[in-house]
Amino acid sequence: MKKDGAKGELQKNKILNAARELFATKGFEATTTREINRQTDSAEGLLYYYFPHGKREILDTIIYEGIQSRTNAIDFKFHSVSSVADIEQQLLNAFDQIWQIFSQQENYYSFMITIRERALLSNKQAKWLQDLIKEVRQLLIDFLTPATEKLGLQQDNIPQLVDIILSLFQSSIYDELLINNNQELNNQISHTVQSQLHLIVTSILVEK
Amino acid sequence: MKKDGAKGELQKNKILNAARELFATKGFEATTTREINRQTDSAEGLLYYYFPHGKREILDTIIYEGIQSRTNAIDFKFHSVSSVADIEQQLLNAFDQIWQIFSQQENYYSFMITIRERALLSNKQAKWLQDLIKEVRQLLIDFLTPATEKLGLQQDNIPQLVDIILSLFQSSIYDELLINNNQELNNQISHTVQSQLHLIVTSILVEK
DNA sequence: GTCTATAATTAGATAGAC
DNA sequence: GTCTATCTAATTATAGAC
Repeated sequence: MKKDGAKGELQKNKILNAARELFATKGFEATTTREINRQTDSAEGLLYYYFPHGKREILDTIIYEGIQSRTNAIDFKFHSVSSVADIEQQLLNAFDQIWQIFSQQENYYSFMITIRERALLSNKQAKWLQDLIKEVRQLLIDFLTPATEKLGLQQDNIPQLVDIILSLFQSSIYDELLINNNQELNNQISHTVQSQLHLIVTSILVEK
Repeated sequence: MKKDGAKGELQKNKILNAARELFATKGFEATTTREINRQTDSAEGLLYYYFPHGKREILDTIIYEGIQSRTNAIDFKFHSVSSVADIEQQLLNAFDQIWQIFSQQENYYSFMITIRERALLSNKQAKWLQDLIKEVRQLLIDFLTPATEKLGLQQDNIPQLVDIILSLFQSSIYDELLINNNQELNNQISHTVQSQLHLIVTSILVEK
């Protein structure tokens, strides 16, 4: 009868947490199992008790749990649209939620690992990553589509508008995390995206 | 009198080319010097004749040459603006140039390495990366600024518009290279960016 | 400039006591 | 479930012949 004892789960998480930080900051290959053991104050053999397949199994677990965590955190709670200003506000809230997700250290780490070790991912793992982005995209499309008539926009243009908005979101985060290597998301950037979104929404959407 | 003999340069480039491909596809740490030697059909010791400081020196050279190459390739040749349609066309040409740069395998490899091994970069190397993006941004600002009056746009809004346009460019490339892990840039994506740019430019800019 | 051979170190992983 | 001790293989790097 396999039951996750509290003690075992604790140690397993200690290993995962240490590995997540090390993989994110130094990279998967550059991190040694010895370093993980040192950081968890545990002996050489113990790691293989919890992860019989070694380092790669730890990576896989981090990738999986990271996607799970980020997916579960997405919960936009859109309500039906009234005005252009209302649309803008709801899109801002959505961006804020994404921003909050990446501001959490565990999510930040697992995202960085997923991108950085992208070449190591199995097809299945890569699909998780792509599906998460697709899901966000679809949620935004479903949110905007009912309002098409009011907004002087062709139904066909909605995906296009959504892609533009997503580009703003993505670029701001990628720039900050991948190019500037900042672990802490800067509020200034969030404001920049807000004003970009304002310009886009008020220019493209026209209340009728 | 140190003079780069043709033979020496050849071998040095063979090493750099092999390492560039391996670092980009497997990662820096995961690539062994043995593998580089095998791929260049040369013996164990030779690598250290050309790169006395070993693997890290090879990485630094690739990073440096990559930034140089991508920087030199940026040459937008904007001419002064007449109409909104003209602006759109010139921006499209700029995007096309960026697209072409990333379509070249060497540039693609060095870019992937630079992003993937971002955490290993020195401050100086990181600054090169940031400055390249800033330079592109500034070129676009300088291109659009003279046309401000004609376009019903505040001078202050130009950087904002440029950032939006750059987000479209960046996202399309990052998505393709980092998320989807495609080595070949897909023309479909280029068309998507074109139509996004069209929507943005025609919505935000108004001829007077 | 290029080679062979090898030193020195460190990596991931395992065996087996407690 | 956690520990110590250690194996095996691979890694970077060097010495020195040609």
